[in-house]
Amino acid sequence: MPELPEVETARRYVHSNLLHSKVVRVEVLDPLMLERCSPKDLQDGLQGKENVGTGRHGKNLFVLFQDGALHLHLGMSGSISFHDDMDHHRPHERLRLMMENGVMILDDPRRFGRFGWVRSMDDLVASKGLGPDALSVPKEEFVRRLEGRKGSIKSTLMNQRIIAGLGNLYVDEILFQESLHPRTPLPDVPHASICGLWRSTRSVLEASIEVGTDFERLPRGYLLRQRGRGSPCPRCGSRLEAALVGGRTSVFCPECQRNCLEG
DNA sequence: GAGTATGTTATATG
DNA sequence: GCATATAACATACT
Repeated sequence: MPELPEVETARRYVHSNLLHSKVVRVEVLDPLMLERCSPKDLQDGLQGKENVGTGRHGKNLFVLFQDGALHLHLGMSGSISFHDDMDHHRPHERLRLMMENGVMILDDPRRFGRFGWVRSMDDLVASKGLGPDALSVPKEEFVRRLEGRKGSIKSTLMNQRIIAGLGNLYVDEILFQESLHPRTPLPDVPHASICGLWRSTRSVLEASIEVGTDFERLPRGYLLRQRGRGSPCPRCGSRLEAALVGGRTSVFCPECQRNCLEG
């Protein structure tokens, strides 16, 4: 469930359910997913504390308290749900926050997700060396952080230390919107296209958040509605192709995104 | 069994 | 430091 729009959707969901509610009890069901903290650290930070808000940076979600925050990363398959019935359970629950008004569950079949107690959002962002959040980064900074790079546009946009929040699916969408082949080296991307990438990054992320990350409800012309090799390109009808770029499967239109010199 | 999967990190190589 | 490739992590599904 987890690139920036999914995490932002989860944040809003957590915010509406947890705000001003107190933590009654914490159950760490999978200590392997704890990051740089013991179950006791987490319990001490959370027990009896009132939630004062939520935050997000890239794909990282934060549930805020007076003197620290619960940091959550959903990995590849993490999801969060809230239930009025404290006895509700999920098939792969890894963390349970028993609140006054119900229970928040982190469910994650693949266990690539992580959670822990941090002093602040800034601490976590600094310790991971994350770049600016993809949704709030100003155009000038976005451009500045890309220029001078030599790698492929796809690998660069997926690098969380350069820009935080974009993953495999949304980068494919953004590159499709800008008609750029995922393998295009940064030096071959015109300045105007870099500015276009910033605009598309915003519009794609915002569009997905707006439809609650339900790809079928995205506007026409979005690759994510039918992302699969062989599907028709929403713009020209050609069969979409897949290629490995930066170790990840990339879906693109061979007609609309043919600007890469090496093909 | 093989191949794939929305992510991150360590390691090796140039 | 930069860039690339690979494996590893742990699990589900086709």
